[in-house]
Amino acid sequence: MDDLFSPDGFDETGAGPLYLQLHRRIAEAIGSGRLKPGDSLPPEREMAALTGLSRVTVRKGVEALVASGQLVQRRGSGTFVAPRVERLEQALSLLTSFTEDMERRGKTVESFWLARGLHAPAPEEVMALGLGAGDRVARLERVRTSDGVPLAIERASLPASILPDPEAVTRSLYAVLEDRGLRPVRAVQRISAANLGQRDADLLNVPQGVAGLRIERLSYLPSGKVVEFTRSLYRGDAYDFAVELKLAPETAHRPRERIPE
Amino acid sequence: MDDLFSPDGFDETGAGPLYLQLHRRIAEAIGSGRLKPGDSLPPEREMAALTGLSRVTVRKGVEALVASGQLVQRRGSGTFVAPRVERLEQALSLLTSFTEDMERRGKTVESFWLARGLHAPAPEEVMALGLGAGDRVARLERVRTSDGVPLAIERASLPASILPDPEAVTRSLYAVLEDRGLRPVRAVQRISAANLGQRDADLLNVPQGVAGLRIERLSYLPSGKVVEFTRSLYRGDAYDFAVELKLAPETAHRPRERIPE
DNA sequence: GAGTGGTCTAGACCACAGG
DNA sequence: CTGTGGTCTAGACCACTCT
Repeated sequence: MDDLFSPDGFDETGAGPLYLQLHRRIAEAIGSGRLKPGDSLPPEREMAALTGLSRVTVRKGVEALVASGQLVQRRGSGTFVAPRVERLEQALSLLTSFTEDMERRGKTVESFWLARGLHAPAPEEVMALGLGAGDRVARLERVRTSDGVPLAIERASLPASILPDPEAVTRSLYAVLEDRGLRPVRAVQRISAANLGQRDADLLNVPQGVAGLRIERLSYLPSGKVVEFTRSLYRGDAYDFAVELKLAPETAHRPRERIPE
Repeated sequence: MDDLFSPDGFDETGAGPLYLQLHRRIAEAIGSGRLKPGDSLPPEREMAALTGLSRVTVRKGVEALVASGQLVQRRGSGTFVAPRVERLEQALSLLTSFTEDMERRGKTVESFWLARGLHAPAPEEVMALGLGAGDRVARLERVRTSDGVPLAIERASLPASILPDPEAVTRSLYAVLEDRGLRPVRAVQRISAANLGQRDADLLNVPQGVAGLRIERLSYLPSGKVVEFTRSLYRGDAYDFAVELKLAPETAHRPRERIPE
């Protein structure tokens, strides 16, 4: 059974550093189903004794698996194979809100507010929202959870003229905007990937360094006025964005808008 | 000048672990412009001596900055602030190929072939492409570079009936398909984020663990037949996908197609 | 209190880059 | 050759969990 951590087979020349060999063994055990979600690994000191490696080397071998979310470490408790996270899928071709999107799937949605209020705008907000001198900005910052699992951090900025009372937003921002007759009809998004920093990783309950989807969105009213500038971070291991593409028309292409950094 | 690595200010209670304090100092120096792209940091042993920390702790402090691409380490040479990578932007709403997309921007495009040939299909290829027993599959695997910088790994699978001679593809796959009258008109993509493994990171010339954009694409002929199943990995720090969204029609929504894992 | 992961140290050897 | 990062060790203390 425990040939997984047997000292045999380590350091055969050409197999690379010891910590990578250990990493490979564990990764393959997870991939093959030999280690199942929820299973615990031996304590680090025991893995070190079993393999004949030092504890530091064992930690380094485990490190990348924790960073990529395949293992979970709990201080005082142990190291465990991570539970499978159901991957959600969001259609990008439609302009919907997180709340609407999840409810359509029968998921519960909760938000945990990090901040909500009126502030003096940051330079990038002035740029993105086209604010004038003296204009104020409404900021909504929250963690979105679905069925209790934190899925995304959402940081929205709106001109105070659009949302004078941010405290009134309790659930869906878009529902509030709709009530005021200010629902956006068009948006431009930019999607990229980034390693999560300590703070954001903590908020999403994943280890630092895990890959996240970063999305910046600018939403527009029919008039062309900017309604919101939102920066979101989604858990990369729990979210898929789906897009349907169509053949490009052979004719012109208009320049794309840029969202300031 | 070198208060950056002065021992003062370390370990003031409440400031967290020493390696995080060092991490923070360096990150702020990069953020504020005090350390500019191309600048070198002192050798690890010197940083250790200057700060009064051990070399292991210094390495741990630097580690996350290397993983996120802000620093670059070269064995035998030193540790450097990473050059700024220009961020490219791709419009997602149109169905274009990498080659066409880059040329429209005036970038040079090169490909480095990793593999190209006919094979017996893997189970996921059978599923995605709707193959029958005995059908073979054409595989194209390459690294895409733009102006000499590796930007993406592309792994495309097509039914042999669509592309009987994969060796004939030298530049744009879509150009070859077009010549054969088999250009796809529709595609479904799924976008997610993942930490790059050692192999893929090496191919893209970034450190292991960096966040990458993972894209799976299924392309269709007008007849509905699947033309290609492509899995791509883009450098998360060098690529933006841009999407334009429109208001969802109030009416029905059709179920989205799923691409098998 | 016993056991876990989290941090930290001092010292060692190796592989590689560059003069 | 010297200096760099890459790996590895043995041992220590701390903070937390679990019982």
